[in-house]
Amino acid sequence: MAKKQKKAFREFLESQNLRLTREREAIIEHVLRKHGHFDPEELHFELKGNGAKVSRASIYRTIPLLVNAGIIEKVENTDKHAHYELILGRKHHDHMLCTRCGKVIEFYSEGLERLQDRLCKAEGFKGNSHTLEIKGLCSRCNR
Amino acid sequence: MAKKQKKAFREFLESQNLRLTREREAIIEHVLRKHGHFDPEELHFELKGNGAKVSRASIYRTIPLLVNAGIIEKVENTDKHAHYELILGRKHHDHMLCTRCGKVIEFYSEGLERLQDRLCKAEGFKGNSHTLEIKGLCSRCNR
DNA sequence: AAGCTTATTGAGATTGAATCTCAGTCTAAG
DNA sequence: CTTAGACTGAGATTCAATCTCAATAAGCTT
Ligand SMILES: [Mn+2]
Ligand SMILES: [Mn+2]
Ligand SMILES: [Zn+2]
Ligand SMILES: [Zn+2]
Repeated sequence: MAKKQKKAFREFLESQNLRLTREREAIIEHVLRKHGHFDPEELHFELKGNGAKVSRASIYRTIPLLVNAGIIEKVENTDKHAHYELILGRKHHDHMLCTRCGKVIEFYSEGLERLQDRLCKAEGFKGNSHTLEIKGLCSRCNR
Repeated sequence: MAKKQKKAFREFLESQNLRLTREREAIIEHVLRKHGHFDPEELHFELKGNGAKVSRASIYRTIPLLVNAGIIEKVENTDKHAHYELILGRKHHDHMLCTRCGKVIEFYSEGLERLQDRLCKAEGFKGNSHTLEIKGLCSRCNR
């Protein structure tokens, strides 16, 4: 199954005079197989396990490329290191984070998106991405 | 001028069996004098300039206390280090960040707050804080 | 005011994520 | 096939943040 994300990456690299190397290919393929949020070290560990030989440096160098290509996005940190998730081909969503058990709830609200557009317009601001994180207790933890 | 924030800090410390030291006092007083967002190193530098002798370690140790006391809050990072702002005694607000010039626009929307409450309720989630950051171009940068 | 318990401090060491260096390697265009 | 120059990996480096621990000081108690 030819992935549209790989195509997008290839085209992005081409547009920047960058090259699609074995390492970058291994990284994006691994990212596409993942579900949920991930971090660079996790990626490095798993890729080694897979037999792929990709250095930590290449992981850290490739992540910003995937971000700039619009394929992944940084998810703000509960932890102290960066977390990412696949976005190209997925529906946009925001997050609720349970501060007790760590559960992550993904949600989407059309009304929320429209309201943000209106608020931007009121400031003459041209928004082109946003992050909304709500912290609190999930349904299981809050009784 | 007696600051309600200092009172809150004193009470918080007391409730935790912690002590109000010269260093902690110098730090909160400096924070109360600041406008806008700040980071720990900036605080350290400015306090030294003021003649106060407060170590970097004490800055980093006091910040989480101020956060737990509800006096300051972390503002998510454009940079790679943490930024904070005073919240106790100020109206809650969210941020728009201009990715070109770095301008920070603070805004508040009652409707946005209510909508978030509704979304939390729909998930059985008890939200108790949130961060909304909209990235894009400010009115000056977007023409 | 003096004594005492224990939280706190500062200087410097340490951690850990992220970035950089650079000689050897590989991609992709011609 | 050749070649220019992008890319890689190992290890060094940076930098924010945290930790260590002996010396201090906060704030009770008498
Ligand atoms: Mn997500
Ligand atoms: Mn603010
Ligand atoms: Zn939970
Ligand atoms: Zn701007």
